[in-house]
Amino acid sequence: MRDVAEVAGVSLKTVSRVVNMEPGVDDRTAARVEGAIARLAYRRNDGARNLRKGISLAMIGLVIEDLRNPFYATVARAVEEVARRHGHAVVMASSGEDPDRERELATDLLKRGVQGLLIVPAGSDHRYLYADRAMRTKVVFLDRPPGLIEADAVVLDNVEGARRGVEHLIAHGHRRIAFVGDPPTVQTSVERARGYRQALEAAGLPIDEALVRLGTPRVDLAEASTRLLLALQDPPTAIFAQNNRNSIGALRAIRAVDARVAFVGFDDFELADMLPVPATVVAHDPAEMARAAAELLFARLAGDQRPPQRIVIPTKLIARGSGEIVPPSPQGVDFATREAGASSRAAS
Amino acid sequence: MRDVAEVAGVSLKTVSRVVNMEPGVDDRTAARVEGAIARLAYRRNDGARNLRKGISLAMIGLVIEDLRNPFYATVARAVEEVARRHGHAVVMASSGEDPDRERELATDLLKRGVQGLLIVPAGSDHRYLYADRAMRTKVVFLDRPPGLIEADAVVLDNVEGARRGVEHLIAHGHRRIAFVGDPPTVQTSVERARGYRQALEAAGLPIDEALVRLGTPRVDLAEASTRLLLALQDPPTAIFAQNNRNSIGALRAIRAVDARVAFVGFDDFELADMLPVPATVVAHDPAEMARAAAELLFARLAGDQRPPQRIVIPTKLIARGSGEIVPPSPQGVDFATREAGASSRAAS
DNA sequence: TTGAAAGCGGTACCAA
DNA sequence: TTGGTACCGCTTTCAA
Repeated sequence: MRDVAEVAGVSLKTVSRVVNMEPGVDDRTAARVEGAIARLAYRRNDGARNLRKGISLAMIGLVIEDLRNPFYATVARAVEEVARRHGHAVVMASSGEDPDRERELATDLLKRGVQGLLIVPAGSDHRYLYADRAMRTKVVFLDRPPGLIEADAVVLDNVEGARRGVEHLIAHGHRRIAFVGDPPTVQTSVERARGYRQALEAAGLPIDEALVRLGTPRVDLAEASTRLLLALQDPPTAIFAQNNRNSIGALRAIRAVDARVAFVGFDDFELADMLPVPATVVAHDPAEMARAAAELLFARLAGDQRPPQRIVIPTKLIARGSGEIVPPSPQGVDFATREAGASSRAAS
Repeated sequence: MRDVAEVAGVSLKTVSRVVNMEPGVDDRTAARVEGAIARLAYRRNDGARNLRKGISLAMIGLVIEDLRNPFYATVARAVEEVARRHGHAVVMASSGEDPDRERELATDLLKRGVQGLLIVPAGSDHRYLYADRAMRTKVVFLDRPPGLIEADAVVLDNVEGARRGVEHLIAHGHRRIAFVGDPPTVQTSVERARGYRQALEAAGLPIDEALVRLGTPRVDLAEASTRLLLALQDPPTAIFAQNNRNSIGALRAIRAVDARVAFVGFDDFELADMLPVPATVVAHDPAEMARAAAELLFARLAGDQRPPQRIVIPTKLIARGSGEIVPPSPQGVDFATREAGASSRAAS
C-alpha cells in the first residue's frame, strides 16, 4: 500500500480510503490511486487489516479421510453447520488414510491459526499436536480415538455394532462368516473385527483366519478381496463388511459371481434399500456424531475445562433382506465336511 | 503476550521465546512464564505472527450447494487436491441452493481474506463480488455461469447432454417423456430442460407441459413428483431426470409403484449399475470440471490476464438398461389414443 | 480533502 | 540468559 501511495503521489491514508471506498476522496485523486493499484497489481493484505481491526479469523480445521466417502461428506456438512452457528468457517483437508499426511495437514492447519481442530485420525501417535505448547489449540477426535495423548473423542459403538451385525447372521444359521475390512492400522476396522470375533466366540463358533480380510480400504480392493473369499474351497456363507466402502465392494463381488451369500455391512449407504437384494446394515448417524464433536470443540473454545470426554454414538441394525438369507445347506454340514478332511469337498 | 510478560515479570521477548520453544531460556523463568500463560488462558495471535513473518494465509474459498451431494463432494475433493499442490488451504461452505446464503458465504470468505474464490452459484446476480474494488479477489464459477458480471466459468455441456439423453429415449420408441428437475432458479436445470425440449422438437414430438416438473431439488420431492407423473391418466413411458438427486428420487418412485418405464438420468451415481434395472445415465467427470476451475483460478492468481474464459466439459451417455426399455404399446398408439379424445383411456 | 503518527500483537536483530 | 527497539501492513485519530 505504501508503494501504491508513492506511485500515486499521495499519502498512505488516501490509498486506504480509496481501497475501502471511504467517502471524501477527490475523484481525480481516486483515479490516480486506482491507476497505481492496477499497475502494481496491488492486493490488500487482509491479515494486517484484521490485526489492526482486532478481528480474529474464527476458523476451525477439519481433517478427514476422504470427502468422497459419503460418510465423511455427511460429517463435513454437519460440522460446517455447527461452525457456522458459532460464527466460524471450516477449513477441510483429506488425509487419504495416510498418517504422515494427517500430521502434515493438521500441523499446517495449526500454523494457519485455526482456533480448533476436528480430526479423524489416520495415524496412531498424536503427540505432535502438543509440540507447540501455549498454542493451546483445542482438538477433538472424531470417529477414532487419539493415540498416545489424552483428548476428547466422539466415536461410534464399533465393537457392539459389529457384534450385533454378526450375531444377526449367526441367528440366521451361518457358521462361516467372513469379515472384509480396512487395514489393521485403521482403529475402527480393528474394533469392528473385535466385535466380529466376540460374536463368533460367544456362539461357540471357530474363527477361521482365512475368512478375516483386513486390508481393503477401497471399493475395488474390497471387491477383489471378496471374490477371493467366494472362490475358496470352503467359502463363507455370509459376509460382514466393515464400512460402506467395503460393503459396496463386497456387494459388487457377490453380484459378479452371482453368489447366494448373506450380507451385513457396517454403515448405511444410499440405495442400500434399492438393490436387488436390499442390504441389511448396522446403521448410525454420522451427522449426530459430527455435531457432538463440533459442539464439544466449541464448548472447549468457550472455556470448558472438564477432563477429556469420550462420547459414544449408538448403532442400530436395519434388516432389509441380505442379512436374512440362510445358508444353503442344513446346519451342521460344515462341521461334517471339515471332519471328513480338509482336502475333501461336498459334492454340492 | 504483554500481559503474560507483566504477570511473569519478564520481557515480551522472553515470553515469545517460551511460546515458540526457542532455546536459551532458563527453566525456572520458563516455568514462571508457563504459569502466567495458564493463568491468563493466553493464546498466541497467529494473525500478528503471520503478519510479522510475512506469511500470507494462502487460502481459497469454495462455495457449493451441499457437500452431501456426491457430485459436490467429488468437486470439493478435487479442488482440495489442486489447492494443496499450490500450497493453499480450502475453506468450504454450503449454500443450500439459497441465493442469500450464497452471497453471505461468499462475502464472508472475502472478508476472511481468501486469495481466490470458487463458487457454484445459487443466485443469479453476482455484482456484489465487485463491491469491494481493489480487493481483487479472483473468482471462478463452477458448474453454473455467473449472473450480471463477466467472469471465468467452467460448466458442463448441459443442453447437449440432456438432448442426447432424451434422444436416446426417443430412439427407443418413447413419445411421452417426462422431465424431473430442480426449480427454474437453478441454471443447470433450465439448460437441461432446454436440451430436453430440443430433442423432442427435433423429433417432431409435442411437448406436454404436464410432463415437465421443474421444482424438486431433493430426493424425496423428486420421488413425490415422479409418483404424480406416474399416476397421470396418460402417464409418461419414460423419465428423464435432471441430476443425481432427481434420478434417485425418480427411481424410488418407479420402484415403489412397480412401473415399467424407461429412465435416463443426468449425472452418474454410485451403484447405478447395481440396481435391479441398471440405470442409463448422461455421465461426465465432476473431478475434471473442478480441477479445470481450480487450475484456472490459480492461473489467475499467478497473473493470467486473459479475458474471462468459458470452459465446457463434455458428457457421455452410458447405456446400462433402464434407458433401453421400450414403451409397452406399439408405436403410434399414443397418438391414436389422444385423437380418440382426452377423456378416453386405452383399456390396457 | 488530505496527511502524520500511533498502534494492533507479535518477531527479528542486536545489545546488555 | 535476557531485554530493548524497530517494524510487518494496515486502520484510527487528530490535525492541517
